[in-house]
Amino acid sequence: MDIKNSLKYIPLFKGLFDRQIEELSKIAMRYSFLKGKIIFSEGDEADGFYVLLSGRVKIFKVSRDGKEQILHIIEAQEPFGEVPAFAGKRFPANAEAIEDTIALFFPRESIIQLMKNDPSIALNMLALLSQRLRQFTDLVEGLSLKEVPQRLAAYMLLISEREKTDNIELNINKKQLASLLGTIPETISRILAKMVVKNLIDVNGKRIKLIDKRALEELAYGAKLDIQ
Amino acid sequence: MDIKNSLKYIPLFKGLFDRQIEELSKIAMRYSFLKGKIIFSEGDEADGFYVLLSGRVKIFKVSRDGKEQILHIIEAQEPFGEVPAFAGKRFPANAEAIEDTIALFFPRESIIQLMKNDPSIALNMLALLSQRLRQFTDLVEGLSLKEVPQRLAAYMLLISEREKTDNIELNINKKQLASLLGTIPETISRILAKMVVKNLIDVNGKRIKLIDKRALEELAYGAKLDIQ
DNA sequence: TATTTCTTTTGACTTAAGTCAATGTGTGTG
DNA sequence: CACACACATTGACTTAAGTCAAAAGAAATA
Repeated sequence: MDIKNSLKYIPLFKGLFDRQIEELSKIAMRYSFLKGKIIFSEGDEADGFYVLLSGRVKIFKVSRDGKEQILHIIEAQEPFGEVPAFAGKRFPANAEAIEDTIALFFPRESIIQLMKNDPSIALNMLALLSQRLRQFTDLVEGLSLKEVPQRLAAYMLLISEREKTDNIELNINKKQLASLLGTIPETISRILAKMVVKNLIDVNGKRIKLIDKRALEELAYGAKLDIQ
Repeated sequence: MDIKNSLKYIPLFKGLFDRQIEELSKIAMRYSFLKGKIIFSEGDEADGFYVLLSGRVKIFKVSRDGKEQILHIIEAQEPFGEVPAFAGKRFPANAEAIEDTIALFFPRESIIQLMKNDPSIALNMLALLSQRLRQFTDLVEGLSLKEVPQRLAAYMLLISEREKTDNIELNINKKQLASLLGTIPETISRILAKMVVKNLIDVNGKRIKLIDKRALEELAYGAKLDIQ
């Protein structure tokens, strides 16, 4: 259980001295969550935040009739649930492990104390929250100003860029993908089918080959899928 | 031109010593923007952020065909344009003065230096960014999981709470309100008319009297406007 | 391998809200 | 005061995407 070693390579803790990492490793609490486990719910009181060591976590909102909107999918090394550590005191959304997950929990007070002694972690956290704000900006833009085909094209291009390949593999199922893009699985199916017909992509189960990236970029930027 | 005195009461700078306020007042640059003036555009490089002294500023995204989504309306004392100061280096959205406006500009480097000396401003900024994340969470929820009548009800209740009166006054026009709620003015008109018919509200130009708050809350929470 | 269960796809239909156009209501300027 | 311009409302129509239901595939369990 070498917490210290895991901490060393977490971007949030970049620039800290070994001494501080040592200290952090002492206050961190290690939790395991099985796939499907709710980690926290909207409205829960929080007295700290998490850093994901392994697995994946979705942060999401639910409507009264059960529809889900994913705000963020947290990958290893990223912190999550940090909002109430700095403002308000309750989580603004829900978190669920979508894979078997291990996470560290840091109590609010310890981190703030650490920030008071060494501002580098505060600056790292500011960078992280700013990054999140930027992502939200794109999410809002997508939901409000773009249609589903445009959001889907943007998503595929994002994955393609991140994985540095035109042969992407969806690491989430269609239900989650739909929830991430603010739509429903049926709509995703229909649009992918249409994109195949138009020779923009080729689909093979969870693998999608981006054929006409030029057209996909046009689409992601705001062109219509249907003109022809 | 007493910048020092204005700085003293800005929440972001709470907890600073007079000496530091003094210093800040020296590095701040004062700008005036007439109503309608673009302050910055998405993609512009930024080397600092603003604090609004007077007037109001809208932060917004625009789609290729010109539709606008307001992300935030900045009121006096609030900072804005702070994302690129901490991550990335370009503004993720546009800012426009919607009233004659005075703002201070703080260069990135000076603020970071200040944070390194005194973490309290970093903690204030963390609180602020967290607050913004929380607001985005609600915006995304509204756009994705709620229908326009529900968003509108929530908005009216928010104003009513903020102003502590059931007799609210819209301080933005319908076009901006629509853009804030992710819809268009026509839809706002129609829904307000429907709410009047159902005796939820009473409209008188820019003044709206909330008659049936119970029903509005139900609606804001997710009930349907049309069941009857 | 069979069987159950979950996921995805397809089709027919509905609906909220957008578009476009015309009309009405204010508001500010010369 | 009148004119012009911006803002707001209303009506008729269109449309993207949601709902519901059924079938087909894939994956997990026995």
